[in-house]
Amino acid sequence: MAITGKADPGRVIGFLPLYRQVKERLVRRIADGEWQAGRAIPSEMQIAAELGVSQGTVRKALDEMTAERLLIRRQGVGTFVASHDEDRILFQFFKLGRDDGRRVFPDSSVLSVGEQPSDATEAARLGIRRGTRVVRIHRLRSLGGAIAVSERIVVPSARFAGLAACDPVPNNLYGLYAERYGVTVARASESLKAVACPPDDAAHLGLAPGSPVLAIDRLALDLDGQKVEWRVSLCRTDQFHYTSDLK
Amino acid sequence: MAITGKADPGRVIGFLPLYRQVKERLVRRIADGEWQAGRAIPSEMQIAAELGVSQGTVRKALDEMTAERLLIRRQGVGTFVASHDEDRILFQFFKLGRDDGRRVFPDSSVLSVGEQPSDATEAARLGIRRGTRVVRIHRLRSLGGAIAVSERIVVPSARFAGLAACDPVPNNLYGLYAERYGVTVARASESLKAVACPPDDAAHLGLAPGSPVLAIDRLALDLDGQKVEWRVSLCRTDQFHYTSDLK
DNA sequence: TAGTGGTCTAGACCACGAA
DNA sequence: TCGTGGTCTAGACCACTAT
Repeated sequence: MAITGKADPGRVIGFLPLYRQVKERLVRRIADGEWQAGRAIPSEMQIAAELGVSQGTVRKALDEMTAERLLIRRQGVGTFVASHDEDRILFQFFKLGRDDGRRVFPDSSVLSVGEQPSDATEAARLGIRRGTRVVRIHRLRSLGGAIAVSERIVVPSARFAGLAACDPVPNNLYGLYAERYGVTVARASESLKAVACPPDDAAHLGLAPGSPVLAIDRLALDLDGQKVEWRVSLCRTDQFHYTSDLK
Repeated sequence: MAITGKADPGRVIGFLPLYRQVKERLVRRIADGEWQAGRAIPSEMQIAAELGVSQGTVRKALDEMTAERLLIRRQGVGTFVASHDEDRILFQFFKLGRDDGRRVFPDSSVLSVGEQPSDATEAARLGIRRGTRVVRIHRLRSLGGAIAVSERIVVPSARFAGLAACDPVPNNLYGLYAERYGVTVARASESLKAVACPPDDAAHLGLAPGSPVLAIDRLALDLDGQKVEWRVSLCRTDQFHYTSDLK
């Protein structure tokens, strides 16, 4: 047993409850690719025996990881590492929907892909040095056949070798990041503004230049909180809307 | 003891785990005003003894209620009913912030308050019959001195008797709903669009008519999921932005 | 039927805050 | 010092799924 069992009274600084120590170890197994997306992890009893803690302690760690959508539990079957399948993307990472309420997965058509040195803005957003190479993707996304979004994506080349040469670039990028590069997008932070649509995007979206569009600026983070991807999406909101639940 | 102890095997339909039954009872005590906002509730042991269940079962109910922000736990002190103080509003219900990152509580200046029969749109959004009387409030909100939002609020008069005569209308409306009317806003659903600003709102916001503004359409629900309030906020986003965390 | 996660209990000890 | 919530354990039984 490598984890200190009961909290030793001498340690005051850096104390972590046992179940948090267990959780950190298990998260690391996902981050390191030891446990892969979509696969079952060992049973609670097996993990408890391996780490020398009680089942209840393992359960509390798994409960938190489930709440953070890192795991999916299926009664009678087992516990699985969450994958970026379309359902998860749709409910966790794609907030734009049709006004008629139908939720559909967006289609994509790629306009350009390339690898270049990062400019100052990209470097600042991604926390890298200016000039560090990045992959840039520009694509249109449609909902139910109607073009809705003009989207520009930037990722550091270092973590995504060969992405620029990928043909075709898949629709579900987060799934690709996980499967091909072992990078798990765990959460993202979005900043929204209403802006006047620039002429070239307006042409792609079928709008008059200057029309109001919703600009979504998103920074995606991995399991360690490292910045993985920056994307800016310009969205038509005449037939679509962005949903945000406050709770 | 009124709660059925162990799950009786005969019941298949409508089965609820014991801790969920406990939770429903405790939520009801808040909804009924038996436990008031900001006040301490009995200790876990007291609740467990009263309901004839173990402390662990009560704890699981309280854990869920804490996760839903209905309760606030303070180690060594007790468990308290969450109140709509400025901190909670700021983090849970107010997503607009300054671009410089400073988070401040918005000021309000009321333009008009009145009670009238509801129109078709209001009735549909609030789930009431058209013509049922509602209170309408129109106010401007500013962040750090700069006017940022033109906001129109509609609530059914039935649940908020005398609200239209309230002078002044307080800045923190959800706090008023709770204290004066016993109505707890538990969660809200927002729908966002970028729109061209109408002339009268543009004048209030200091914008040219037709400028892009963020339109936030919010429906607020109480503890029972009943529709409490509908509000539409038109927001300048030249110096401000709406934050949405996906996780 | 076997194995998984889900629920419930009981009791121990710890950390924290107030008096 | 006392009472609170926080952590950890151990064991029992239930519900669900696959075989």
